[in-house]
Amino acid sequence: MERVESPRERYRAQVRAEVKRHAWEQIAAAGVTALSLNAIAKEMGMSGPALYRYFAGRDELITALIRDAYRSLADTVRAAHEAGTTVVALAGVIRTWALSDPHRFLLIYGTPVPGYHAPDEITAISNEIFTVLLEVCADRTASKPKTPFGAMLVSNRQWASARLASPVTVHRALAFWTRLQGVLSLELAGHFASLGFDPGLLLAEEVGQL
Amino acid sequence: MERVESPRERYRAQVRAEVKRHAWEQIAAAGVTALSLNAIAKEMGMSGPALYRYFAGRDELITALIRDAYRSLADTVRAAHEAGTTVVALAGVIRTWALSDPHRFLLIYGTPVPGYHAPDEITAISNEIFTVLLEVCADRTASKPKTPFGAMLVSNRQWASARLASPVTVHRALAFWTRLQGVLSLELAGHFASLGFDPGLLLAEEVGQL
DNA sequence: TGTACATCAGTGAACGCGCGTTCACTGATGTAC
DNA sequence: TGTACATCAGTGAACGCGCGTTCACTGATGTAC
Repeated sequence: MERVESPRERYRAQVRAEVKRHAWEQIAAAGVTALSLNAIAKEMGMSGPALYRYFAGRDELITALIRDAYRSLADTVRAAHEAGTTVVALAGVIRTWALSDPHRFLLIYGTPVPGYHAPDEITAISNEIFTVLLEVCADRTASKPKTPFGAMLVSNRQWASARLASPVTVHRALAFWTRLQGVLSLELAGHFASLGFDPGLLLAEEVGQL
Repeated sequence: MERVESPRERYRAQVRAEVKRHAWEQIAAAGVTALSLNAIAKEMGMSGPALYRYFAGRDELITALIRDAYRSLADTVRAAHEAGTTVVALAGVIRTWALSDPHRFLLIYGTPVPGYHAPDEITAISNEIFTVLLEVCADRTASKPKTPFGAMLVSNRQWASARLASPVTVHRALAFWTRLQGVLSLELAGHFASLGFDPGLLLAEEVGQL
């Protein structure tokens, strides 16, 4: 009873992906608000209305982009955690993720898109990220587990959500999150440009003394 | 030889101010990118082209808004410093300033306006803010000066710029800035909404342990 | 104080542009017998 | 394997809208003699 993808479904998925690729290029070039279905269609060599076969409208496209961005960050963070990262290393991983595509980071953590309200699906991914963060902060003295059993324990820690975390762990996670956000958002917006120091070092110091 | 303002100049200044007021309202309603000269003109009961008497174009209006925002923050910060503030109190003052008009804060420290490059005049105000920050961080054990002479020393400290600040002071100022930015930008973007805690307390803790 | 002139705020029409979205339609692709 | 039918990707025209910006012009306000 395995779900078999029809050729048409496969094609739809490909086109949706291509639309999103062009959307990200456009966002990188001129910001989220400049995102235009017509312009994307033109770049893909098709007519404007054609895209309505793939996205209900501009808003659904934006939602898809935001979801993908969150998903990518959640996967990155989870992978680092499962590999037994430290807080400092995790901060570095997230910074690398952010620098590799600043607009993707800013779409999530920058100025909110006016009039846009995140659906539950997206809130869920956001919570997922925070949960991993709590685990890492509870974990902080642990390094990469050396036995298969230890690895299993780490990967089964998912149920240890905010509800179960101790206040000090929550506090540590919040401090981690806000310090990271502070360095990254100022760095990405170019506010450090004239100061001439390495934001990566500042970040490491900031999350190191948690 | 005092510069006397002619009635026409006074009128021009009033209209420019009114345009900016409507611009802020529009930004608050739908974001910077939705800022439209025509829409402002309509709200003021005049025709679109009329505004070109007061601003060279959309870009000059945005520049004016950004400059005003920086100016307001610089004045707020300087006033707090001259009243002998502590780092923690200063963070609270800035947070209050940001919450009183979130879009004004976001215009400066949020996602950069695509394609916009700040003129030198604005960079200067930004540096001015950082300089005060350095002074406050160097000052941190001092409270409000008790003698007129002490007050004079504090207000004459302006020359103590980044060049003269010690590395540890610079480090402290950067940590202050990034921690503040982290809490404020996440709070204003609504990312703390579901967590149910007071960001003001978190901020106080964060800058308190500098 | 009164008149002639210069300044300048604001108008209305116009230009060219791009947007999101709908609709009826064509033609290719896949499906069922 | 071949044919009849259903599905669906993509088109082109159209609607209504708002944008920034220019231009020639009117009429009120201030200025100089």
